[in-house]
Amino acid sequence: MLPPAILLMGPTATGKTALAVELVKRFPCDIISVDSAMIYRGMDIGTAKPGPDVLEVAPHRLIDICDPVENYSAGEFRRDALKHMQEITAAGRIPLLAGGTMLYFHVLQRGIADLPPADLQRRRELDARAARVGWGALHRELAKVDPDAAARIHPNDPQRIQRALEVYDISGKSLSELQRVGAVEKIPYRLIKLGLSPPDRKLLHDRIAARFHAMMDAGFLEEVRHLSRNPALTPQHPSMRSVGYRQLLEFLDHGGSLDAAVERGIVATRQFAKRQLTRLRAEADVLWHDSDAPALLDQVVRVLAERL
RNA sequence: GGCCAGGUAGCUCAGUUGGUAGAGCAGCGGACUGAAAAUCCGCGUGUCGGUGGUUCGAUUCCGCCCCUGGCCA
Repeated sequence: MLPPAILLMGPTATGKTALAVELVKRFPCDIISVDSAMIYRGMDIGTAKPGPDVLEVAPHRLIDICDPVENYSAGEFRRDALKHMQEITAAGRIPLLAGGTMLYFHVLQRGIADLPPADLQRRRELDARAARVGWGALHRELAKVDPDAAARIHPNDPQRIQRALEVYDISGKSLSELQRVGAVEKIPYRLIKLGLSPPDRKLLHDRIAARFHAMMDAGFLEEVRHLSRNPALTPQHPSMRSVGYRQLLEFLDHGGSLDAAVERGIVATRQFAKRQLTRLRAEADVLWHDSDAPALLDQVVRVLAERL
């Protein structure tokens, strides 16, 4: 019998963290964060990271593990998460993976091919070439070395064209070929998948706006200003492309109206939540819960008690 | 009160020399393998402010009315 693990998934601003903290008080669980922005130290307010008081009672693994100038990846997440899951299970406890980075949940469950890691030097070269000849030309180039990848990557999608060419340059093998080899890798756990879903979109949008304003009141702009003082950190770093951080950094670098920047941040958060929901709907075997049900905690406790 | 400029999609606007209209943004749906809070793809019927008139036909031309902004009183 495989050991259990709980996956707690949901779009931003639906109370995942609060629920996880309550569950830790009631079950022998340890939390692993599944969040590509909370991994960064110093990015606290804008990521809605739990504070020290909360972390005291409900420690989160995989937060504050990177400096904002560093890059992290889905592959590293899978490796790190599995390691922590093993530790937790070995201690006789249950891993509770909570967060909103759906790609991380995806690769955790289905595995990920053994691909070469990102090569920043090579990416700079590809960017420079794209600036000269255009991504369309690089897409045609990709079609010669990896027709399958070229067929499924849109000519307007620079990030994926770049990645596919990078993999080919480094390994001499096509991305498609490497992905075929490293196919599905089963995860050695019995997964209990909880999905939090807002009852209607309007409510989610209202909550997103309210939370963004609360972040501003809590000093979000100061947090970004402080980060921006590091000359090594640029708007191109993945950390600074996060929702909210990107828009406030634009305001600090290029001026304009702060209200407008906040509004753009709220819009970006809504769009992010929509993408999360799209991925979540595609997940199989999810035990859905209304994120605003008054008895949400009781419901979830009951469901878990039956299955653990 | 007078003059001028406007009132077209949720917002900002374009347009129709008269044949009932389309962009950007927003929104919605989707894709997704080391940047994923990323990167992309798809989706456009709305009393064209109201009402009379001219016309085969008016959102378009004309009259009146309403609303908004500016200038003059």
